This record gives sequence, structure tokens and C-alpha cells, in this order.
Amino acid sequence: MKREGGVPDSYTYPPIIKACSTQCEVSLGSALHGSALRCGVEGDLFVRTSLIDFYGNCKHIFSARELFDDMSDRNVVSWTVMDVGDLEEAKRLFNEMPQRNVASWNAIIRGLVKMVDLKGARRMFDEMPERNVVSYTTMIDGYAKAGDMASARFLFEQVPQRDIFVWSALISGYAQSGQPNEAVKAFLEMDSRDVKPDEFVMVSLMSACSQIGNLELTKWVDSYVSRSTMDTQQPHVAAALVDMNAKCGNMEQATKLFEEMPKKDLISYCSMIQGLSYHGHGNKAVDLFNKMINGGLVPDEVAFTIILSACSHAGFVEEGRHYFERMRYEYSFTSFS
DNA sequence: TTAGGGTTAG
Repeated sequence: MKREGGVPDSYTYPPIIKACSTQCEVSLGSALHGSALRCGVEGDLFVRTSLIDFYGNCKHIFSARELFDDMSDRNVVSWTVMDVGDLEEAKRLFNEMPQRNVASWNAIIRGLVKMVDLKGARRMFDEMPERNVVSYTTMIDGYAKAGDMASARFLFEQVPQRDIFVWSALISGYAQSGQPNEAVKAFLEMDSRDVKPDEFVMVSLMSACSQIGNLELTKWVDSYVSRSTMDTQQPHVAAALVDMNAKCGNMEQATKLFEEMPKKDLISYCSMIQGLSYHGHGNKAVDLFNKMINGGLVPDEVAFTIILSACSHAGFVEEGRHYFERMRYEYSFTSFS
């Protein structure tokens, strides 16, 4: 921890502890805790608060609690980061807080949303003295995940300063609740307001396109992404691109993107195999399935369902029987589980 | 210096 020209102080620790917290690097974080003790800064308000957040995020609730209880001097952040493990205890803590700010309220609303207590969350949302865009996003995401897009949209209309997060919550909500056309409309509206989409938004948009199955739209989205500075090699982006192109019958592009993927997983293979099968390339579907197995990936029930359906679709009776037998004897799947 | 919101798929 020592650097040339000085010893670490209370300013050194919080950002490194935060990195451990984000990555859930438990042993590294604990080592930093030890180091902070040796340097005599473990009692510092900021160092302590960072440690409490770290232990809480890594689910070491007991350690977090110990540090928290032992603090003589806490501020609103120390209170807010204190993860007590369950909602009832969190509510109790929230009621005990000497001061609260908008982040404290947001944290408790988030807890309620996670437990799908939307009524409770809404009550807090209505009660809070001031709301920011995070408060709105939390509620909108809650409604969206519960499939109540009408309430999500109603609240969205009231957001004073819309940022990429709140647009993303709305768009993914539509895509996930079977309203892909609304997702596309919302995306276009966002685009027209010069809010720059990021990977999260594009993945949701691609999911919507897959559901709509419109080739022109898919081509448009595809070129939109390639014109942007977005990293299409990010696993979730690449997977969504392959799946969207395969579903919409743009097999040439799907193949190209698939080939470029640094790490092909079972699901992306399946997207391709299914796309090939649906669009009349039964032979290629079978070849790809074989290639996948030879590459060492282990097919699961869904993968077998896809290849068996591909064989049936293409009239490959013998191949179908072959995979069915392999499924039962080599991979020990039964057809009744 | 420390805290809070959004991704996807066979």
C-alpha cells in the first residue's frame, strides 16, 4: 500500500475499497481493511463508510454491522450504505436515521421494489420530501418488471430531467412485457430528443426487434449500432445482435457477427441453429450443432429441442433419431423431465 | 474521498 513519497492516508482507501466492493473482491477488501487498521485510519468516517458499503455489498452483513455499531461519528452516507440484509430491519434502520436525504429514500424504495411491494414503494415515493431522477427510475423499473406499463409510462411523463437510465427502464419495460412496438416508438422518441443510446438501451431495442421480426427494422438497428461508437463485442450486445439477425432471417449478417464473436456460448449457438433451421438451412443447422459439440460445449434440454425441431422441420429422420439417442444415452436427458 | 437507478438470449 505504500507509495513513494508518502504513506497511505484516509483519502487513499475509499476509492480502492470501492473497487473491491464493485468487483466483490472479498479477500482483497479484507486485506485493505487490515492495512487501514495498521495505518491507523480505519476509524476515519470515510474509510469506515467505504468498508461498511464493501462488506454489505459482498453480503458480509455481520462485519458491516459491527463496523457500523462501533462508529461514534456517522453521517447520512454511513446510514444509507448500511445493508442490514432484510427489508424489515432496513425499515427499522431507516426510521432511526437522524438525517435522511434523497439517496436514503431511494435506497429504501429500491428495497421495496425488489420485494415487489410496489404499493409500499409508491407510498414512500409519494411521501418523500424531494425526488430526483433516480427515485423515478426505481419506481418505473418496478412497475415495468411487474408488467404495469401504464403506470410506468404515467410516471415517466412526469420525470423532470430524463436521462439514459430512465429511458432505458421504459424501453426495456416495453420490450419485456410484450409491447415491442412501443419499445421502438420510445427509442425513436429518445433519439429525437438527442439522448444518446448506450449498450443497455440497444440490447433492449434488439430484443424488441426480434419480437417484431421485421427485416427492414433489424437492418436499420444493425447499421445504427455499427455507425455508433458502441462496442459490439461486448458479450450481451453481440449475443443480442446475433439473435436479432437470426430471428429476422438476416442469416448472412447473423453468421458474420457470430463468426466474429470472441467467445461463443451455448445460447448464441442456439440462436444461430434456430435461425438456420427456421430459414430453410437444415443442413447448416445440423453442421453447426455438430461443430458446437465438437468444440466442447455441452448441449442442454433447450439445445436438443432446437436441433430435434430443426431435423423434423427439414425432414431429417435419421439425424433426428441420432440426436435423440445421444440425448438419452450420452447426455442422460430423458424426454419426460 | 464515501451512498442510490436501466441490459439480453436459445
